[in-house]
Amino acid sequence: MNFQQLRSVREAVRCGFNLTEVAQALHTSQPGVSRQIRELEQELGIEIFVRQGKRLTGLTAPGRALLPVVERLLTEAQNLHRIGEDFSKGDVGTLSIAATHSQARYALPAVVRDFQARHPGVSLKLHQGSPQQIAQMLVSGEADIGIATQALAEQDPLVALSCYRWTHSVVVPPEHELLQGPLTLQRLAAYPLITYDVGYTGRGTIDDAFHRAGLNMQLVLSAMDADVIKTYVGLGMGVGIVASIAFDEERDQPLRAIDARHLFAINTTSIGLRRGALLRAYAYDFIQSFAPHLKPEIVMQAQATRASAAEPAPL
Amino acid sequence: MNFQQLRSVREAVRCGFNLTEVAQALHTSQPGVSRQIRELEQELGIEIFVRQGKRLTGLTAPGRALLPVVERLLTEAQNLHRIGEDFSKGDVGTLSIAATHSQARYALPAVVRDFQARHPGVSLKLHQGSPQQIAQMLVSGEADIGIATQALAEQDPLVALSCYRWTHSVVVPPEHELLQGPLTLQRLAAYPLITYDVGYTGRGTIDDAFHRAGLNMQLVLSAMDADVIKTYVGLGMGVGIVASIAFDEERDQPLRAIDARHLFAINTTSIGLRRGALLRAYAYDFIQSFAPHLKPEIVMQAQATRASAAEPAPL
DNA sequence: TATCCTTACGGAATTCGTAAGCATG
DNA sequence: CATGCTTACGAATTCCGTAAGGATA
Repeated sequence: MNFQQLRSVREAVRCGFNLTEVAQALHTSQPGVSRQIRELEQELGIEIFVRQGKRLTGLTAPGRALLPVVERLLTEAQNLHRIGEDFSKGDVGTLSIAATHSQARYALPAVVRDFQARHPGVSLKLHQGSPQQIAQMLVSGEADIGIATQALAEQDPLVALSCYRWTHSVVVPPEHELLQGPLTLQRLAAYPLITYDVGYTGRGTIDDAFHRAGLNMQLVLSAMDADVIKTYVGLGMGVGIVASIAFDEERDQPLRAIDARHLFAINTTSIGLRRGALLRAYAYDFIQSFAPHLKPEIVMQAQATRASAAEPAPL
Repeated sequence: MNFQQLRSVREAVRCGFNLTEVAQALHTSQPGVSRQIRELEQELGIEIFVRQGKRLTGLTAPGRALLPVVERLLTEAQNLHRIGEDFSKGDVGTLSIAATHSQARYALPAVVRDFQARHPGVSLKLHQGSPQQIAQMLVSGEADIGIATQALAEQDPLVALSCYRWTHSVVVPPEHELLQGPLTLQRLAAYPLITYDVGYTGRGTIDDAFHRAGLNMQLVLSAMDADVIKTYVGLGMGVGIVASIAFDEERDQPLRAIDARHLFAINTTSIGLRRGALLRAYAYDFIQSFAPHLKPEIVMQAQATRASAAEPAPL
């Protein structure tokens, strides 16, 4: 048994059982991959993949039992390298962060600037994507740290750790009628609305609030980020609903914001990590700088827990 | 990186950093082992072992951080083979159980008999030893399942699961004075006593009880097992204190037993397992047959937890 | 017929054990 | 001076990629 065999198996699952694709991903030849898999199957005395004729089409029962162990083996192998780098390279390396636009634009800049000052040798890679894409990047190992408001705890191999809570604000042009008197869902529903796309930045809690109040939203435009939303509010196309953190009185002149925390449920921004995947020391420092209560030991402890669903019992 | 390198590192620690011994244990040449270790160190960019001149004398800081990961890798590799065997061999294989004499002699026979009937293809190996030896056999992988009343949860790599509770009985020759009137520690202390060796079968709770009552035991003989104890009680050398389960009214004629559950603390017999080490399906069946409340999923869940002491933080 | 996996084969790289060298207690 | 690790070297094995073969949608 060797790691190349394990990599072949993992990649075969990820590539939808197309060994040609696996070979490209692993920078090797297709017959090589085929061999690796067959040799592992032979050594273990089982068939890992279902074969229809010569094509692989899925995992067998033994294969399903095997897969989580294979994933753990490869994760631990990477952990060894991470430990090696932590001691040999110290504060030099790469940190890959995947975040939604909201986080990257409003929550991260201060943290990133401080981090760069403390760890000048670390090259930061900031990826942007939907919460689903972020989760996918974590699972595949493309990203070390994911930051989003939802969907990070939905996959078994991931853990989510709560960082901070926030609420929405309503954004309107200056001297808008909504600036007079108390803000209610009823009044809001009377205007054309501009807010986040479904799946982004607490859009769920907005929909929920209107739905529960029995009101229909007149959504004229939805966008992935607050900057776009504010731009169209500035054009007079409607009333915006954005994360409070995304509005700055000075920068966003001449728009005005109205606190809407009483209208929509509180949102929680979380950090997502891969279970069992040790991070470089500076990554734990980054996390603590983003959420001071997440001390390295606490984060490691959370990562060390295994998904609650027990491994499928063999046989 | 390959598994032979990892095995060399693990074995080097186990063999007290003597690579000659490691080579014997791994059935290979000494220069081979030396090379494996140096190549791994080179790949990871760190020194794993402290070298005084040419000799290895201990682990470096990176080595200490590495070791638990190496152990997990080798455990998971074995898990792969176990899964393979579970599917390919089914109910054929080996089960290695380490137990104290008390367990092997009194608690296990019925379970073992039933197990053999249910799994005729499984070759059972029953090892006997002190709780410390049992723990050691579990850690080294010599034994799959350990059964003892103490010391199984004292090592990080092990989990202990409570199986059943039991108390002691006092064993006396027929028509002994202690058979008259209520049994008390005070009365017991007046006789020469015969019981288990320190570290065996609840001896601790016996010492505790006398100590707390401010009484001195007149210990004339201590032994590892109840059979020896009962033999000397039969010779009139003293009064015996044994686990209640170890006395059978018929078999142990003409001796008499007096229930002593009110004198000594309750003992708990536990099963000990290696964390993260998947067992063959029949092993989980054995456990459930020994302790019906320990269903396979519960046992697996317990094994999946990692030792509470977090990994030493790198750097 | 195009895609995709397997088999076959030959060259290259790796691996491993033996033998010799050298430092240390 | 015996023990224990390293270096050197040559043989054997393993590994891997190319090329050809065959099955399936």
